[in-house]
Amino acid sequence: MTRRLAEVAKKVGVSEATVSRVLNGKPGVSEATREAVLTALDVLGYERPTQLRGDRARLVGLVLPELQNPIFPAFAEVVGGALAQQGFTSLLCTRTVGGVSEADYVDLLLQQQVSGVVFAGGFYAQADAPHQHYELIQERKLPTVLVNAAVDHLGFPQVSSDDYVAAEMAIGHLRALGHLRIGMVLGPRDHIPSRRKLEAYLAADEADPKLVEHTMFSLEGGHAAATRLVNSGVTGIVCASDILALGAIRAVRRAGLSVPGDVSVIGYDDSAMMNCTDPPLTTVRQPIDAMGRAAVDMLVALIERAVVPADELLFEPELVVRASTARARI
Amino acid sequence: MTRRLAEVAKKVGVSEATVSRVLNGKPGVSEATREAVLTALDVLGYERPTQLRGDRARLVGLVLPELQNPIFPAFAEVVGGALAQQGFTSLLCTRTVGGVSEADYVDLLLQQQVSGVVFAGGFYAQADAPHQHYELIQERKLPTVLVNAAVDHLGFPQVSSDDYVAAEMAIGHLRALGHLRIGMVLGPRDHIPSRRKLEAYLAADEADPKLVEHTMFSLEGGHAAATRLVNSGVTGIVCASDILALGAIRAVRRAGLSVPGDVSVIGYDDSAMMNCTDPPLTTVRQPIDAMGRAAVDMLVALIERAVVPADELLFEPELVVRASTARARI
DNA sequence: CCTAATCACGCAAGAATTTGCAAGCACTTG
DNA sequence: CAAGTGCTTGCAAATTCTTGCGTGATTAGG
Repeated sequence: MTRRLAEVAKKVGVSEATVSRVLNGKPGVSEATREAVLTALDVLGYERPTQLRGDRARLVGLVLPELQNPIFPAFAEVVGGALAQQGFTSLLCTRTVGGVSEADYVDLLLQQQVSGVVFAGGFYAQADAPHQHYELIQERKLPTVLVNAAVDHLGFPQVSSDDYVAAEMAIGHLRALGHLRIGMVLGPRDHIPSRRKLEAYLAADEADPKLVEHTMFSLEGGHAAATRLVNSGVTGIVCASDILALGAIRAVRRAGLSVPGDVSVIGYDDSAMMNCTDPPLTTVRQPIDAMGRAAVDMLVALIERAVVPADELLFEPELVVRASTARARI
Repeated sequence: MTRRLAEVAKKVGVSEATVSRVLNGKPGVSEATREAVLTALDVLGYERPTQLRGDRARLVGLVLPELQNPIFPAFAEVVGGALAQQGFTSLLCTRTVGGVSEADYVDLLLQQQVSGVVFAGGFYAQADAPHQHYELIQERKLPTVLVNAAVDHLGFPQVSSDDYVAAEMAIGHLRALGHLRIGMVLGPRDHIPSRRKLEAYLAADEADPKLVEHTMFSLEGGHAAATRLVNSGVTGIVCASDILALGAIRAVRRAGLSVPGDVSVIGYDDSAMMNCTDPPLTTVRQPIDAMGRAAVDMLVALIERAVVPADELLFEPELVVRASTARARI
């Protein structure tokens, strides 16, 4: 009696196979039969199994590492808006210093019976960070989408901007301006997007591994790293975030040089207000709008049990030339 | 016979194992069975343990209007951190265009059985906005703290920065620099903090009601309002947010004038990166760190049933002089 | 009227999910 | 600290769903 398909099948007088095909919109069922099955489905109150259970449904977790870098609030707005349009409510979770960890948030979200989770800039992007909590998610089969490069042994669908191309663009721009000693300020060594950017750097002609600095994603980190680069005599600095770039600009000035007169600086993200900075920052824009939408689309598809390939959707970044880069001094 | 699992299992006709899995939200239980178990739980009068009910809470909602203005993410970090230190987890809720409203979030938070709510920049600050959802909160006696000036018929404790003093400081600074025609760009007319700033303005000697503009809190709003003021020949503009100020700077430049050469501009908030703008923005800092902590302290006190006076805790803002203000041209 | 093409459908293999058993863990009690 | 109680969990069995393939029916063409 609990054989749901069988029950419906009997009621309509068809085989389970046919009911299954109707349920999955498969071809090979006549219109008349389809109707009949659909009606019986309604009559018997059969509901397709779905992730959307109970009243706790329609909640989606959005896990971000911080809010200092304006790219994350911006991303939160895009994702929140897109989710709202699809009838979902987003719960924003941010790691805080000495506070709640990513794993804690995962517990919380599981407990709140969320329908899905979007991670951006999480531990999955760092090779040496703990990853057990992702396994927990997989175990529970909770629909999940990751934003920007993850370590590869996790089987979640991903939406990323193409770090390799982004770095190529930045380096290419500086080379076109005649820069020969180009330095790079990246995030931590185990940070996958930074690794990808590094690859692009090392593939370039002017590459010099000694001109690559790894640091925290903070203004101060950028400052410190850029100071070392300036001392090594670079004339161009490619940074892995806009915040790092602002730190780099400060470092260049602290060294008594000017941006872009003596040293050109390129950021990454194109977060808000980078056109109001001094100088307006040349940067590589992540198409966060498109990415956020794509992530939400994928997530909703997952929630509705559609099959989504667990691979990476790569978005093309865009070079935004403002005034922090200029022709190299000879 | 306190074997809850066994009893429930028997009632539903499943094994203890299955009941256990339902109770822990584990996967591998069909929706129908889950439902049945949950119902039996209710029928037998058992508390649905911790997950969907009860004290599991230690959850606090933080409701913000937007994330575009960096002051809000910054505030979220402060409050989130302070809450984490006290063992609470914060749920960040942001209104999104065409998406979830403040009232929706209140429903959600009530449903999630949060221990308390912190509102910042919400509808309570606008006289003409709907306020019914606050009544709902009061009815449920849910501990709540409001940040920055509210309409006064709501009886919640508040933590605010002193808008009157802030405006006085800004105006005083411009007067000291010799400015005689000072304009003001404020938020909507029904926005209480803006009204308080307006009061301070009207009390000043140079006050001219025709030089007060009301607008949306956006760069574009600031731009439009400031354009009108520049056309009226002001030499100083006091803005009600840093974003408005950036818009104002853009407007001054669009008019072919310079900041601070021809027109001085003062912001409000001192949000992140305002020292990286061109020119670095003179602004009045809200002590968000202290305010956030105070709000959390009050909230925690409320949650622990302490008596907290339902009045307004005023914080003194601080003038941060950078380079967007200068001596007036004679 | 026969042959071929097409389509709907069921059979049954097999994929996936659900469930109970029983071992094991955590905690309490004598 | 052993025994007991109540809950959790790994695993295999049972159940339920999906899908490739073949059958039969219906129709079109010859």
